[in-house]
Amino acid sequence: MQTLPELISESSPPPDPFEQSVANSTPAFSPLYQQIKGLILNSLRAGEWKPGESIPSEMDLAARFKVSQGTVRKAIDELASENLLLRRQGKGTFVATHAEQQVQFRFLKLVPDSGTRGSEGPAQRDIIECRRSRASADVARALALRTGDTVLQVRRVLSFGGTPIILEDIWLPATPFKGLTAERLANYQGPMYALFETEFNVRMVRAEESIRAIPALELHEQLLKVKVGTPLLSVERIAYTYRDEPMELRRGCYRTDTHHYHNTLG
Amino acid sequence: MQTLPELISESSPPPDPFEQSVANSTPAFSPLYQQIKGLILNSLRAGEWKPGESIPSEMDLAARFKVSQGTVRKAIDELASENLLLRRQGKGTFVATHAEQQVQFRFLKLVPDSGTRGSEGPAQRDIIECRRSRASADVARALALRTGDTVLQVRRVLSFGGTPIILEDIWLPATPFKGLTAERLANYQGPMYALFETEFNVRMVRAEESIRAIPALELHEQLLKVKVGTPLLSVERIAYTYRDEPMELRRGCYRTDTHHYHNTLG
DNA sequence: CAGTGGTCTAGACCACTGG
DNA sequence: CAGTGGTCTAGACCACTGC
Repeated sequence: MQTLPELISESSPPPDPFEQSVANSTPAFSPLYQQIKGLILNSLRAGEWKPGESIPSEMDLAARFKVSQGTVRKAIDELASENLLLRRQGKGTFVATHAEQQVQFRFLKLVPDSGTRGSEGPAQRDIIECRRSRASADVARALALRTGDTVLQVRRVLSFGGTPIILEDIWLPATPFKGLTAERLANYQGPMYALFETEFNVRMVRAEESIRAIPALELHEQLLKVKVGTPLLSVERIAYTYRDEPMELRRGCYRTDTHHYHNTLG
Repeated sequence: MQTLPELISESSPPPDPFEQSVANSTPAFSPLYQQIKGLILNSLRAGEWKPGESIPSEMDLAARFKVSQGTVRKAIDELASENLLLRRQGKGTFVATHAEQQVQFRFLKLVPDSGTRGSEGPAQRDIIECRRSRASADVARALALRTGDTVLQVRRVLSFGGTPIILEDIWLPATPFKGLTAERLANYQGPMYALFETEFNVRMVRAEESIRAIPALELHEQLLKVKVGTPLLSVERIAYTYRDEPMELRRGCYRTDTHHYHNTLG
C-alpha cells in the first residue's frame, strides 16, 4: 500500500484526470478506462508480459497509470472478457495462452454426438504434408498478402478414437513462421497455437469461421475414409493476432456422422 | 456474506436459480449483486416489465433493494451482457425484445457470401405446413416433454432474393402455443420470436445449435430446388426461455452454395 | 432543464492463494 | 500472514436524451 504525503499543501489542486486526453473535438469521447485498456494492450503487443505470465497487480498498474484501482479494474475486465487476460482470485492476472489450458482445442467446436470431447482420449494428429508454396489469390486475400507471396502449407488429419474425423489445410505467411517444419509440428505435444506462441511469438486471439456443406472428393475418400460425394462440413477459419492481423487460414473438412459442430447463441 | 432480507420474503422459489452450485462442502458464496440480479430476473420472469418496456432507473432499484447504485449497476451489467436487458444512455434500461430490433433474425447466422444480410431485400417466408402432431421420442426429449405429447409442427421455406435457401421444421409444445395457426404465422410481419413474445408471452433468450452436413432428400429437391444428394447444412436448434426451459426445436436445412454460416470465436 | 446511464475516485472490507 | 483479485459503498461529475 502506498501512502501519499497529501497533507503538506492545503491548496494542492486535484490531479486533472483529463491531462492525457487529446484536444477533444466533437466526435470521439474515450473514457479513461478505455485509454488504460489501450495502454495495457500495447504492453501485451510489445511483449512486456509473455503468455502465461502474470501482469502487475491492479494497485501497481493504478500507480503506474496514475488512476484509481477501479479504473484499472474496468480496463482489465474488458480484456479478460475478450480472453486476452485471465483473472485468478488470490493469485493475480495472467496473459492468456493456448498452452496450459484445460481444453486442448480452444477454437475447435466439433464435439462427439454423445459425451464431451476428450471422452474418446487424446486426438491423434498426422501431418500429411508441410511445404512452402505460393499464395493463390484467395489465400493471399485472406492473409492480407499478395498473390504469389511465399506461404507455408500444412495438411494434417485429426483422428478421435482411431477414426479419422478432420482433414485440415493450413496456410501461414512464411516470414513470421520461418523455420517451421513438419518435424517440429509432429514432435510438438499440445495445441498448435501453443507452439506458435512459444516458438514464433505469434498469439492467436480471435477467429472467424465460415461454414458450408460440401461433397467429399477423392482426397477425402482416401484420408477420411468416406465415399466420394458424402456431405462434409467445410469450415474455413481466419485467425487473428491481437494486432488484428490475419495470421492463419485454415480450411477444415469435418466428418459429421459421429460428431457435430456445436454453437451457442446468446 | 451478506443476505438480503427482502430476498427471502419476496421470492417464493428456492433462491438458487442462477448459480451452478457444485456439491461443495462449504456453502456457496453469492455476492450481493448476484442476488440482485436474481431478483431482477425474477421480475422479468414474472412479467413485471414487458419486452420493450423500460425497467426502473438504477437509483430506483437501488432504493427498492436497499443497496447502492453500483451494486444494481453490476447486476444490470450482467443481464445486459446476456442480452436480457438493453441499456440506452440518457433514456433508461429496457427489456430486450425480438421485435423492434435492427436485425431481423437475431439467431440466424446464415449470411450471403458477399455483402451483408438484408442486401438482398427482405426474406420471403412461405408456410408449407402447420399442424398438430404427437412428439416423437427425440422431439420429446429435446423439448422436455413425453413421447406422444401434443406438439405444433411448422414447416416453412425462407427465400432470399427470390431463391429458396432455408427449409425449417419447427416443433413447439402445444400448451404454451395454444391457438397458433398457419394464418397467424403467415400474416405476421417480423420475426417469429417477436410473435411468440406478443401473442404467447414466450421469450426466447438463448439457443444451442448442432450443425451437420447431410445429403438433400426429395423433400429438399422440391422445396429448395437442389438435386437429391446435394450437401446441405443441417442446423438443429433448441431455444430456451429465461426460465431455461426448452421451448422450441428447430431443424433447418440451409443451402450453402450462395450463403454460409458465419461464426466468431473469441 | 431534469433524469437517465456512464465514468471516476477513495476507502473499507471480504474471499482466495500460497508461503 | 501478506498479497491478490472481488465486492460494496458514497459521492462527485460527465455524456446523452428529451421536454
